[in-house]
Amino acid sequence: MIHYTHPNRILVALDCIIFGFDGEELKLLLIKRNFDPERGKWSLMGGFLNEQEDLEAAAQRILYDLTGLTNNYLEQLQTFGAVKRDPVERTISVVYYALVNIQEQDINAIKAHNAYWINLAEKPDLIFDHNAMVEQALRQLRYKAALHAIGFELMPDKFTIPQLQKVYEVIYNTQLDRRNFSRKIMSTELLIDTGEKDTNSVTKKGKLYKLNTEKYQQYLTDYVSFFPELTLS
Amino acid sequence: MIHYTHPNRILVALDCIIFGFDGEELKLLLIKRNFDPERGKWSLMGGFLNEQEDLEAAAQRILYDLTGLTNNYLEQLQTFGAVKRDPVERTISVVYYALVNIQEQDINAIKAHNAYWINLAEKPDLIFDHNAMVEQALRQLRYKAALHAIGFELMPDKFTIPQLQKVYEVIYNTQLDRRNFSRKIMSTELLIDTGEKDTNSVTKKGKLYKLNTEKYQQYLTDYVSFFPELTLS
DNA sequence: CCAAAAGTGTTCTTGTTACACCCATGA
DNA sequence: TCATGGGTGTAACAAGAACACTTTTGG
Repeated sequence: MIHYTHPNRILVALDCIIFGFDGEELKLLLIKRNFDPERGKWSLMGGFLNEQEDLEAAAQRILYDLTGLTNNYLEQLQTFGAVKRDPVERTISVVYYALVNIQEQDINAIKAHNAYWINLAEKPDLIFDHNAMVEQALRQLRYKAALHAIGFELMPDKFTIPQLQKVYEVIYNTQLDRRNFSRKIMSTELLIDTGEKDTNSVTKKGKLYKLNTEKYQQYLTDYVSFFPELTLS
Repeated sequence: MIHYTHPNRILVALDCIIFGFDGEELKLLLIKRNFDPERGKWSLMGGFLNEQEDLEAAAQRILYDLTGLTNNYLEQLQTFGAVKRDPVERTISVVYYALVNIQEQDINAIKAHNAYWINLAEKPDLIFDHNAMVEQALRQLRYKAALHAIGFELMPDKFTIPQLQKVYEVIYNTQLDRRNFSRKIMSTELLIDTGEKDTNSVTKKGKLYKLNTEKYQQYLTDYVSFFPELTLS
């Protein structure tokens, strides 16, 4: 096999920022490390890129190993490559962020990795440059969610409009007007009425909707100013 | 020195998509390769990441080597990591895109690298996955320019409003209303009247403005819906 | 004095915001 | 029957789009 003469082959890691929503708070899936380095500290889920593995596939593998989930929203964020970012050895890290439906995760896989869902507001200090990674992922999530309909990725299969509203309120740390929100969402024709009602609610049971996946595909590629009322940081 | 036990160290390259504007067209700075592999074909400017070099610094080095420019708008786009993307050896490539002021480049440095400014509309076929890189960079440029005031990065130090309008028209491949454009730009208070006039113009000479760099810093971080009239792909 | 490009003002339309009332549910 | 949260409508307002006229310049 032919090789480039350039000598510097470098360790390539991947780290995943995994966002979830439990109906109340925006959460991060974090690892309480029971392995070296930095045993006992908190970190993102990560791994190394294998020789015969596409980058995207590696991110998917890491996400699957931890959550048992495939078919999530998974997007490359940025590559972090400061020389000293990993004190063990020079390593660059390609960072992905994922939006997952907490309901569908594999509890055992998560336990096996010593991982926990932590409220974003209560995020502990993370190792290396993982804090900066999370910060940037949140910025990107806010960016994306303002232009595309990705809030749905955090919802269960069937959900009410108030639940969806809560997602957006948590992402932007703000309050939205119930009536305007509802009208805007309905005007997109992204929701299909399932005819069912939310049985968990204590008071009036809201209508359960499901996503119009066909329309949704358009909205993912099309640019849509989803919430002009929101200001991005 | 301690090392991770993971065996797979990989070659890390960087590629730069360099956008410029000559007053008429959006252009790309491309290399007609007089070296292997793929000698004689067109490619982006690239290089390898050195052992003791931050990723961002490497991108800046590569841009400087080619254009003699520092202090440009330079942003990481995405990392491309398909196993077979480089036929010589498994290499992942961290891609940056830059917006440069064509007037200020170092002609000799560009000649030495056998590089040429090519109209985006006339882009030749590029090697490896460089076509996909350019495609994505253009998408990102459109994205960014709709939300932030980065059109200025492509302008010379002094410019007229119609010239600036042309930049946006070229980026989005569309026509804008002169009157609405002007009003919108002026309302941002991003421009300072230099008192001078454009002497190059054949007919009525437009006012030359310069950028209010202080205001501009705010607009770079703040979210501003710059051109709702434009639709992003 | 005419063609070509630059500069400015006004109306119309659309989308966003703010706000009020009614309905369903369980305690 | 009352407190809580869900569903729908309407009026006021701001922002964007469409459009017309005047000015400067060189030939």
